[in-house]
Amino acid sequence: MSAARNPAERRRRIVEAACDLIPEVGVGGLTHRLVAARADVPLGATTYYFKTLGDLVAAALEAAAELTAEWLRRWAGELASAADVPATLAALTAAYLRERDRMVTWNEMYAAAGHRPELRPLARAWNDGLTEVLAAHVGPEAARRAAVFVDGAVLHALVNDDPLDQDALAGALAALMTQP
Amino acid sequence: MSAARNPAERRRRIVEAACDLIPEVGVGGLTHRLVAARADVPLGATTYYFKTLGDLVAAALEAAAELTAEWLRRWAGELASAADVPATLAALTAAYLRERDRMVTWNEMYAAAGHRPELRPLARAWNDGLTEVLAAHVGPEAARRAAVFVDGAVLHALVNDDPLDQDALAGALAALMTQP
Amino acid sequence: MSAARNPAERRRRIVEAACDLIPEVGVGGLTHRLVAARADVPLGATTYYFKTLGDLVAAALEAAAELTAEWLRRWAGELASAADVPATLAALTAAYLRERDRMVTWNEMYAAAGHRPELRPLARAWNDGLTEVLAAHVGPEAARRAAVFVDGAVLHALVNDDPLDQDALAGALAALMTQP
Amino acid sequence: MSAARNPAERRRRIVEAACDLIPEVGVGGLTHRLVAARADVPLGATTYYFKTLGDLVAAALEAAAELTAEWLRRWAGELASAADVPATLAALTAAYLRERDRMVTWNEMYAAAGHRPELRPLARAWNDGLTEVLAAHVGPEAARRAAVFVDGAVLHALVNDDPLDQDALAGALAALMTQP
DNA sequence: TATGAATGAGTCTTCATTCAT
DNA sequence: GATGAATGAAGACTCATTCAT
Repeated sequence: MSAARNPAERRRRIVEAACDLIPEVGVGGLTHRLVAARADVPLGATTYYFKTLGDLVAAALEAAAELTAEWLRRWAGELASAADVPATLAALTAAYLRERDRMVTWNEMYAAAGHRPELRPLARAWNDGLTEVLAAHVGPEAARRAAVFVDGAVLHALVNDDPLDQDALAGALAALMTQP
Repeated sequence: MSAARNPAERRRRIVEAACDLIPEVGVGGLTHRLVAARADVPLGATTYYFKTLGDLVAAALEAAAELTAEWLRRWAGELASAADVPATLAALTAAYLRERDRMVTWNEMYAAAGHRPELRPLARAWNDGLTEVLAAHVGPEAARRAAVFVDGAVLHALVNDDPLDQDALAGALAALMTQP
Repeated sequence: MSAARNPAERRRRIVEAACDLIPEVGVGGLTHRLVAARADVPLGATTYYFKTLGDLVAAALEAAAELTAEWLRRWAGELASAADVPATLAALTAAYLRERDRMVTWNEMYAAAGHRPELRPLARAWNDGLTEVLAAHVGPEAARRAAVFVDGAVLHALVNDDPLDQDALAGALAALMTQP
Repeated sequence: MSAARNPAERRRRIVEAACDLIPEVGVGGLTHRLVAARADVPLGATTYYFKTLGDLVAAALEAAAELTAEWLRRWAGELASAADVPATLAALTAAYLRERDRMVTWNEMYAAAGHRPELRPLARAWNDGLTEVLAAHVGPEAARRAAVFVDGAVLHALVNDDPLDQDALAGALAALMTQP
């Protein structure tokens, strides 16, 4: 299971290292050297597995999106068995707002997509996914509104020491999801 | 009024050039050389007026925040004379969602603040300012909710070809601002 | 006859690919990767069949020299049955001056020999061979003069859009081959 | 007159170093590092004065062409006062055939022009210049023939230990320049 | 035998920053 | 005060070559 002579594992480790680094240094701060050091592979390995740094960045963002997909599955599960959907979503969101690394990563994703159009589909994954999950409980418009609000709350939490608390979230989400 | 032999004007031109460049190349893409070329000043001028590149970036982001302050004053004016506050806010927001450069700049601001804590107060300017403006019309909680939603809509527009339209915005904002 | 599992054929394909590439990228532009891709063989094959890149280059230049040998045989045949040797040589040369790839390859050969003395015998093949062919018709001194002139004409054609035309060549070659 | 803080001199030294290196390592062997070391300037200086390596190479080849222009002026002088033009040209050529570095440099020039069309005008300088010089003494056709022959002799000398001797050159050049 | 993986040296290039003028 | 020159560190990327399999 070691990384040496195990291409898939090696590649995975490089991507994982890049992913880990994004919240620390940002997408723009990623360098071959930094990733290689974090992944504990030789410098040459990063260019062997990824033709360009852009490719490596894209792979890292894809991995981040994939992690988010798992995240979404958990949210879907919780909401499926929820008595009060907006309240449950508020609780889940409140927990999310305390995961600084994840929030920073997603903001980096949005910023990267702002400059590299080919990343936009990737950057849509989270919000579209959440909208879809919510649409199982409320109409598509209400679902979109709520998902958009969640992202706004993330942006707010990113630069405020006191993010919106669960009550505030619940109030807003209930308003957005209840209205026709 | 020429830039030569006019320190204040020169400095202003450099900052303006940096500001202009942010939507094009991102905060991470700013370099002394690039800014100097755009501002049409000698390379030395950029380091003469700003001790480090970080200082120049900060000045550019401050300028962006200042532009936003003007923006906010306009929104305050429009809302002061509005019959229907949520609808007017929706109209203003819909217009904002078509200003790609401005949105990209703000997202760069959030991303930068995610990595450089000293920029967080600056990054709060827009959302806090908008909250304050709205608080003149609805309670502070509703104002915050609405402002947060607007930022979520910006994020959405950044990566979607079809941003939320004015009706969708109006519906959501009305829900958020009407509920107690 | 396929290349797989047929060492000789595989080697031949590699050399041929390298030879093809010389006019395109120059001797200095040859790389294992480039040759492997062009020959459609795995990267490892190029180092398996040739200990070093220099060996591969040498093999490619040898192949180019061998192609030239065929070329020379044709010229010998044409001249053997020629009524007017200088005029026939002029016609053959004029045709050569339109074969850009071949000229570039030979110039690369000369340039390579300028830096790698071990290649000099190879680089002499063309001119010595031509001299020998011509010596069957005129004396050795005249043969050498004519061969030297032909190479000068190639160099001229390499950097001029209008190479020497057949009449000019015929005049010069007649003068060189007729004089004692 | 030191190179420090003397841009023109600095640039000159870099170009001169590059020029010196061409016969040793070939145009393809030039690197920023090599040139910087030979010129005894920091690595950064080579890229400061020449945006790309290609620019540096071009500057070096231009310098080589300029040296050749001086060379040509000398030949023009010698021929102007010559009793026997072909014999004098043969003597000058024989001397040239012993200047290995110069010959290698010119062959590199031709090879480089073979791959970089923008260098072709530069590569024509020598032969066109010589043709012009000779045209003052014989007709333009004879002048071109003779110049072409000289270049052929250079190519021959490049890969033969025994270049054409002065007598052989004189015979050939007389034949070429005497015929109408 | 054959080959994909691996890597370390080396390439061009960019750039923040310093500093002499 | 102002600026062009200067440079060393660092970055992305390429590649010959080695080697485990």
